[in-house]
Amino acid sequence: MTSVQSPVPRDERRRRSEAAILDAARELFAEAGFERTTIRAVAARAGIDPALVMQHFGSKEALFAASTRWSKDHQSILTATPDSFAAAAIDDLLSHFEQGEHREAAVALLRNCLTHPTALAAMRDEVMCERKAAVEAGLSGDDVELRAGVFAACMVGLGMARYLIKMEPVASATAEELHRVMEPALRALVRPPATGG
Amino acid sequence: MTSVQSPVPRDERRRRSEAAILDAARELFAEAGFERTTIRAVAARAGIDPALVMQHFGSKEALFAASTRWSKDHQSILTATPDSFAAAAIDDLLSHFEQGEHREAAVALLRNCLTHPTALAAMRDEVMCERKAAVEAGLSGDDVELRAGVFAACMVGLGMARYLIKMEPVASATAEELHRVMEPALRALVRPPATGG
DNA sequence: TTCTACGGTCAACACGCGTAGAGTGAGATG
DNA sequence: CATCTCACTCTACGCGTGTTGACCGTAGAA
Repeated sequence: MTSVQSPVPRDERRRRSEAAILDAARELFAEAGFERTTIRAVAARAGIDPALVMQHFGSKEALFAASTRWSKDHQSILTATPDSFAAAAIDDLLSHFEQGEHREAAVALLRNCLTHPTALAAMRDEVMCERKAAVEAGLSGDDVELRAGVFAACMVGLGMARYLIKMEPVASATAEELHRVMEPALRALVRPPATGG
Repeated sequence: MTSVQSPVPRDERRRRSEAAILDAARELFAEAGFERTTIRAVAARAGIDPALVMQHFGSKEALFAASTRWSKDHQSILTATPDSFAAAAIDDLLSHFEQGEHREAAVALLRNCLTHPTALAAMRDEVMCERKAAVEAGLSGDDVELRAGVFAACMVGLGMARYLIKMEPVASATAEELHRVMEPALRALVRPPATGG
């Protein structure tokens, strides 16, 4: 009947706090954006004191940098053949946004990439340019780099329309429907333009 | 030699002030986003006092609403045939962003549409859905609404990549190059999917 | 000329923010 | 047990913000 003596060691407590802060920060940065998210709100959601956030991450900027991340796993695109680029890219996008682990961090990056300098640089250099390069490597014909760039731009547009702007019916479409509709368009970018008759 | 008596009537002065404020606000909202733009900075760029901004627009939110606008002129899409949708949509996008008048207002809306509630609603309801409807009206076959939605999403993705994220070579491509590369992809969305062999 | 209306400025308020430093109490260590 | 360590909290500072109301000088009306 006695309340159990706390069996939680110190470093375990610290790890849990950090995880709680990161979870709260990711959610808020993803929902409201960087500027509208306050350290106090993050702390409140994590159930701890605002000063503890500073102690863990040093600054709001550093917390933001630690909260936003786009998984670097785009093997599925790199190993795809030109014929399967389209499907692989769509799956790559969906996998980032429809599983719990990476979801909030990816939404947070996407949400802020137009207004936050760090997020913008990450989006351009670490997400889009990498995807562009992965696609580019498998293309042939004219305008290879531009076609790969437009390819990446369309994917980003799809992600924004679906997960942030939530424009219907793009937001509620199933993965299958998206593949059915989007793949032909992406294939037109992958396929070398017919130069001859 | 006497300094010329001010020939500027009062209402003309007022109109000039308002125009100067709007110009400054559009530039700053477009460059830095809503939260990072201060009334003081707008006033400084317009060469007037911060309080005058309030007197003219009442609040920062109202100034923002008056500064961001996406021209409603999408006649070129409405009057296009399914065959010319793609070209018309690209021209529609380029015309918004490459002429002085609408440019800043459109960039301001696009820049903030992921982080500002009003801008998000405007983007979804007044820009994307209208374009989607315009395209949708000319489509046939299955998934009409979704295809039109994805069409709009790709256009927005192109705009963001080109004018905000500035990913190369999309950002520096000529209009001609964009047409050459992008049109086939959009055509694949417009063309009814081949259901039979 | 005299009075009024109004475009424009000045100084300041109240608030919320990121951040810092001292303090506290429970777990680790001997 | 005594002592130290450290995760955590409390309180507060300084600053920049949106916003306000009193004030000023001049263009227009009488």
